[in-house]
Amino acid sequence: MISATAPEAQRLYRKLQQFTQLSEFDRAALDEIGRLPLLRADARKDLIREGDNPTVVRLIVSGWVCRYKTLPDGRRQIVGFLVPGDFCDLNVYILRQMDHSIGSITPVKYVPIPPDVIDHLMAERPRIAQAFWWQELVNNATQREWLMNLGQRSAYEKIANLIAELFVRLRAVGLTEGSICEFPLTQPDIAEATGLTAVHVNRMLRALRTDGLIDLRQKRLEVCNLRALMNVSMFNPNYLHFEREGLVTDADG
Amino acid sequence: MISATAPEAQRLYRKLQQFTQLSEFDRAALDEIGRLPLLRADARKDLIREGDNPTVVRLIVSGWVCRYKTLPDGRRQIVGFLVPGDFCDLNVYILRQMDHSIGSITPVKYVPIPPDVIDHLMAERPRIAQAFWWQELVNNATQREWLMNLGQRSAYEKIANLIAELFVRLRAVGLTEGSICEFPLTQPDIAEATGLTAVHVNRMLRALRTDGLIDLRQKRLEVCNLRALMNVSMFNPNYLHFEREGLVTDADG
DNA sequence: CGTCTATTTGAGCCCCGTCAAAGGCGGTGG
DNA sequence: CCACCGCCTTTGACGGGGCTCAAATAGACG
Repeated sequence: MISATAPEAQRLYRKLQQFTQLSEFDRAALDEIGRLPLLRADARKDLIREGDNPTVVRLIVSGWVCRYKTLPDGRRQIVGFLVPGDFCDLNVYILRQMDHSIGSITPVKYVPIPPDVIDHLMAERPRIAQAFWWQELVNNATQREWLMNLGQRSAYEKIANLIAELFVRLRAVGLTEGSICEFPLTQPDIAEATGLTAVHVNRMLRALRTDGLIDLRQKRLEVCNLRALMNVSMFNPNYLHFEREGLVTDADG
Repeated sequence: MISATAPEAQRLYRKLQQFTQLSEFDRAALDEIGRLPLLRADARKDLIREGDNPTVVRLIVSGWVCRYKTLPDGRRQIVGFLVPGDFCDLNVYILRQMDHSIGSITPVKYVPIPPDVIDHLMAERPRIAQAFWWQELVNNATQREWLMNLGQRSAYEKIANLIAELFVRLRAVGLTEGSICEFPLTQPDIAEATGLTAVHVNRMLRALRTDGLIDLRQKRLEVCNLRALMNVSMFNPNYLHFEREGLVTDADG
C-alpha cells in the first residue's frame, strides 16, 4: 500500500474524482494500478513512435509528455501535452498502429498497464469505466480547443491560451502552489505546440510578461493575473468538463 | 427491411466493414438502426449547440455536417466534417454539455439513436462495439491530423490536404464516381476549417486548379491528379486507419 | 426579379517568419 | 574545477505569406 498512499499514486484518484463520485471499492480497484511496477524514461525520449504497435496503456505518474506528429520534411507539430494523472491512449490497442508519437519532455515515471487490467476495471467498476470514458472525451475536446487555438487566435492569444489551459490542468491535479507551478516547456516546445516559431514565441512571452500576466523563467511559471490571462486569450474551461465540483471557475484556487 | 436495403442504410455497414469483419448477426443487429425513423434538417441549421445537453447519438445518413466552435468575438473554427456514415458524438452523453456545436452544411437526413440502443449493441455484439470504438478513435486521429494541418502546413498545402482527406473519406463510403464527387463546401466553409480567409482560399483554389490538381466549381469536385494532390499536401492516410482492406492506398478506386 | 451570399480580383499592409548573432545556462569530460 | 559544447534565450533587421479593404460579378433562392 506504500505506492497507493504516495501523492503520486493519488493523482489518478483525485483526477477521476473531479468528474464522478467514486466509492471505496472503486478506490481499492484503482489501487491495483498503483501497485503495478513503475517505469522511467529520460527527458526527450520517445515512449512510442508513429507506426509502432501499442501494447500497453501508460499512466503518467510524474513528469511531462507530449504527443506529436511529424511531416516527411521534418516539420513537427505537438498535438497535446500529458501531465501526471493522464493516460497515453487509453484504448489505442484497438487500432493496430500509432498515427502519432509520444515523447517525454522531462524525465518521467509511468505505469504500463496491460490491456486486460483496463478491460477488467471497466467491466467490473462502472463508475471507473465512466471516468475513463470521460478522460478520453476530455482529451478529444481538448484537441478541438487546440484547433480553435491554431486556427483563430493570434500568436499572443495562442500562447496565453496554452499557458492558461496547462495551469488549470496542473492545478486540478495538485501541481500548483498558489499562482506558481513548474513549467518545463522550452520556447521551441511552445512553438511546436502553437504552430509559431521559437523566435516569435520569445517575443510574445516578453509581451505577456510586460503586460503583467505571467512570469516564466527557469522552468518556473508564475501566473500573475489568471483572470486577465483567461480574458485576453478567451479561455473558456468548459471543454475540460470539470463538471462535478467547479474547480476551475473559482479562478483563484 | 426497405430502409436496410437502401444504399443510404448500407453506408454504415460498409463503413464499419472497412475496419472489422462483421457477421450476418452483426449485420442484422445494425439493421435495427436502419429501421429507426429518419429525421431531416435544412442546410445551415444547428443540430445541437455548445452548452446544450445531448440526449441522442446521431447517425448521418445523407448530407454534410460540421462540428464548430465559436469565440466570444464571433470568430468561428470548423473542427471537423461529418459525411454519410459518420456518427455525431457516439458517446457524448457521458458529458453533460456540449463544448462545441454541430451544424448542417447541406440538407441532411439522420437517425437519432437513443443511448440504450447503442449500449445494447455494444454489449451484445463485441465486433460492433469494437467498430464503434474504432470510429471514435479515427475521429480523434483526424483531429490530430487537422492540428498538423493548421499548425505546420502552408495555405496551399492546408487546402490540398483537406480536399484529399475528404475525397478519400467519401470514396470509402461509396460517394465518389471515379475522380468526381459532390463537394458542397463553400469557400468560406473551407476558410473556417483551415483558419484562412475566404479571399485567400479563393486564390489558393485557383492555384490548385492551374496546377492541374483539382477542379472545383458548382459544388462539384474533380480530383484530376490524386497522387499529386496527396504529394503536395503530404497527405498520409494512416490516420484514417483503413487497416483491413487497404482501400486507401490503392489510389485509383 | 430582387436580395443575399458566394466567387473573383486588385492594392496595400502587417503579423509573423527568416536570417543572423550574441549571451546564458546546464551538462560533461578532462 | 574549469573549459568546452550544445541548446535555450534574447534581440535586431528584413522579407513575405496571408490578411484587410474594396469592388465587381455571378449564382442561389424566394
